[in-house]
Amino acid sequence: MARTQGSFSGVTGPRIQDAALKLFARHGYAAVSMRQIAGEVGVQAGALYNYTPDKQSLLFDLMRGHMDQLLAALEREDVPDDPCAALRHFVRFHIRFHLVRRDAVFIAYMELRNLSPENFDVVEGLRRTYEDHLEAILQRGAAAGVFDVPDTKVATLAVIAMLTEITTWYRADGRLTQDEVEAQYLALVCRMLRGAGPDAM
Amino acid sequence: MARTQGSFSGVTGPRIQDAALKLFARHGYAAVSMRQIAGEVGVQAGALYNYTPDKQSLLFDLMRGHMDQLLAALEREDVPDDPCAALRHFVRFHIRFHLVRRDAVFIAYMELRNLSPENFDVVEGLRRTYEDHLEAILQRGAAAGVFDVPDTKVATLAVIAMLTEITTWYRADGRLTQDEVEAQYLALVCRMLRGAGPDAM
DNA sequence: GTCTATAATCTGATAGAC
DNA sequence: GTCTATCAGATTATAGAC
Repeated sequence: MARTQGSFSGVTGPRIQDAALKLFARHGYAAVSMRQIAGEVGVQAGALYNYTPDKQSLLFDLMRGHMDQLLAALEREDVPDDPCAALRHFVRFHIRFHLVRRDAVFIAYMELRNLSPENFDVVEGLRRTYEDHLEAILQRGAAAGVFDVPDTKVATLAVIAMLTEITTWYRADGRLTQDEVEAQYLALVCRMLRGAGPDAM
Repeated sequence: MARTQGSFSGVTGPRIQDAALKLFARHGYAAVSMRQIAGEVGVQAGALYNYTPDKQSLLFDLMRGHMDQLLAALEREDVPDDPCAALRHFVRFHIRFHLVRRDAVFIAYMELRNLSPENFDVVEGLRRTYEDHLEAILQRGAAAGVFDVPDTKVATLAVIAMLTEITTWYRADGRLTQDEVEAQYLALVCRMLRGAGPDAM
């Protein structure tokens, strides 16, 4: 049940969002003109302004929509009580969610500086909420003694960075299947964080 | 002995490069005009063209210069024979080199899509050469049995991603000193790659 | 809701004076 | 080597016809 974003109901609205997503990801927000977006949709430039007040809102709606979807999907997941299981669950969730939304992921990381200050704060807050979810898992594991992480914030950022970077090189027709990629990163992350005690993971 | 890049000898040339580096990193290549760069330097826009044939060359020279410096610095390092020591050496080198060149690092990762195809191939080749250096260390360690990495290419990308991401959040006046950050990532990386055998690292 | 036309401004790059 | 002036075209956004 995908909720429509902002005022983009109807048919043309979503097509404008799709076109902007594709073009912003490929060429960058600043390098894409409203005429290009209109051309991709098949309308004239003026028609876009029936759906967005300006170009900035187009970018912001894309980024906020992406983060909203991410957090909504995360909340729908059942997080295991066991910290190790929760970590493995998160790794799989993160890879699967991001690999099918590569354009949006790219924009969410590359176009932050093109957001107005107020819009930046909103997106940054949502990103922070997502990071906090992983950090909470690491804290629970550290408290239970199954993870050995001197700084959970650093470990959180390290894990998310290495997982998100997959979206920049993974190809469905490449050397590795998605299952293989998941298995490898699962092993790397678990080994990176596991405690020195009995091998729980 | 910093070698001057391209035709940027003299005084104004380097100032143009510095201004472009700063502005491209802050606002993005496509969002910065030649007039803005000229204004930052304190000359008129036309004067820039005594130093660069066009805006694209300005970007390319920055990126190639950054990668050239990176590879030159890497070659000056003495790489230990022991794979574990070599890995630790690389982690420290990577963090130290990148943390003092945050603008250039940002540009090198964010503006690849704004390079012409030929220029992209050049920069991509240099980046690949750098990755190969780390991968060679991992392969040596895997062959010696001290590292447990099923896929050295994946592990290489994972390590570089988590290390480079430090540049996006580290602040000199922040919670952690650079030495602390180095120590933490050293521990994370070593643990992520170490073999199941006797704890060599 | 889409079109055409246009306002007002900015763009990269060049020519020629000094 | 820097300036001023300028070219030719693109930019976002708006106004009003249909």
